[in-house]
Amino acid sequence: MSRSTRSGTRGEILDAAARLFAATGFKGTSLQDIAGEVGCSKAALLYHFDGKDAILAELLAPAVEAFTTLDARLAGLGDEDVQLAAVEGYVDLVMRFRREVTVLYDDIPALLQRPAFAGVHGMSDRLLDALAARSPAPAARIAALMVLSAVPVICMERIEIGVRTAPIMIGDDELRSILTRSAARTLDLRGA
Amino acid sequence: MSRSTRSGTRGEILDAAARLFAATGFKGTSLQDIAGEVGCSKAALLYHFDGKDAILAELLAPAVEAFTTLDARLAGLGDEDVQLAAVEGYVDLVMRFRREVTVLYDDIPALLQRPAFAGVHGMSDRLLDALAARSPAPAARIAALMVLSAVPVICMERIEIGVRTAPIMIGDDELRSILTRSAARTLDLRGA
DNA sequence: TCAGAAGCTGACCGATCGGACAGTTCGGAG
DNA sequence: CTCCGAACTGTCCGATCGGTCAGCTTCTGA
Repeated sequence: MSRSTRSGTRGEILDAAARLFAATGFKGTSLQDIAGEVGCSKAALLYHFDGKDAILAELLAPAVEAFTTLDARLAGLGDEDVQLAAVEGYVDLVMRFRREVTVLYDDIPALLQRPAFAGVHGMSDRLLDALAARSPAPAARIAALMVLSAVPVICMERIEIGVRTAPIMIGDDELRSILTRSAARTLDLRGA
Repeated sequence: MSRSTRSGTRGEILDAAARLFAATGFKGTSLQDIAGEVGCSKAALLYHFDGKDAILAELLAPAVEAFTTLDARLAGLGDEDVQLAAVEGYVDLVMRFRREVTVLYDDIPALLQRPAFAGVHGMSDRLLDALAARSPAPAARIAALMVLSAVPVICMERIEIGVRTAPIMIGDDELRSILTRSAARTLDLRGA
């Protein structure tokens, strides 16, 4: 379960796939690429996994699980507390699963259609609602959407936006703090 | 040059391509798809255009030109005025070229490598700089990156984020106003 | 009337992809 | 020693893609 150097060929496949998916995207990585990185045949991948999708599902499973946990926690909060908790929980989630988020961002619509991510749509909807403090006002929902879309981009391991700016070299704690405060400003959230 | 119903087969191809690229992405749209929509053969597309890339380049050319204009205007402003002008100019740019932005978002890294978009990287870098009020502080740059990445998502014709929320039904003027104010809050920009 | 250009078609090509499958290697249990 | 199953390979398949090409129609101007 450690981030790098899993044991056995199966583990090596997962490691290589995680690296390549994050670097060149899910669609942009072929089974041949992974096999080449591992040093085995493409058929070996399909011996250990039911297919390319199965590799992806196993890689993203921990992130989906953590998202589910956050979803459950937010569900138990009242409208007053839910917004701040959503901001902090979301920033934390994305930062903890940077690599997974990077992979997911490659092609969200197609990826989320897979059965392994059946519940993600609903959870995303509820998270958006929480970020908007469960307000139906357009201004609140747009600000929530902005936060929802901006946070992953900042944390991604690969720059998807057109900018080629030098990576911002700061520690995770400072990044988390800046992200949380910026998101709170976007949402016009008091007391953050 | 009108958004819909260009004249002639060549115009129909551009219209169909614009619709399909926005709906299913550049990579997700095959020449066969476009030909089917137009009602001609795939070879006819390649008679009118040098290739799939050429269709894309022609579709995005007006947006690139408008971006170039914005870039030039921002270059003439001092550090005090540039941030607000960047916010308003960027929001305006993205809203005016929603469809083009939607297409571009499909695969920014690969798309921007094409010669037709040679200058976009530099312009994006300078826009980011302007949004950060040309400050090197990490907090300013992160907030600028958040704005840069969030605004297009809100305006896109196709929802790329996981949420399946009902589209926010408001007029363009209100959307522009909300976007500008939200972005200003994110950037901690006074007097917007 | 006729040559030639414009517009377009169907057939085809090579590359790449995910995946299927039969066969091979090899270590350990009986 | 035998055998069996896990691990793995090389090869092939069908589908899809962007793109090429020879040739067919249709319109036009000298």
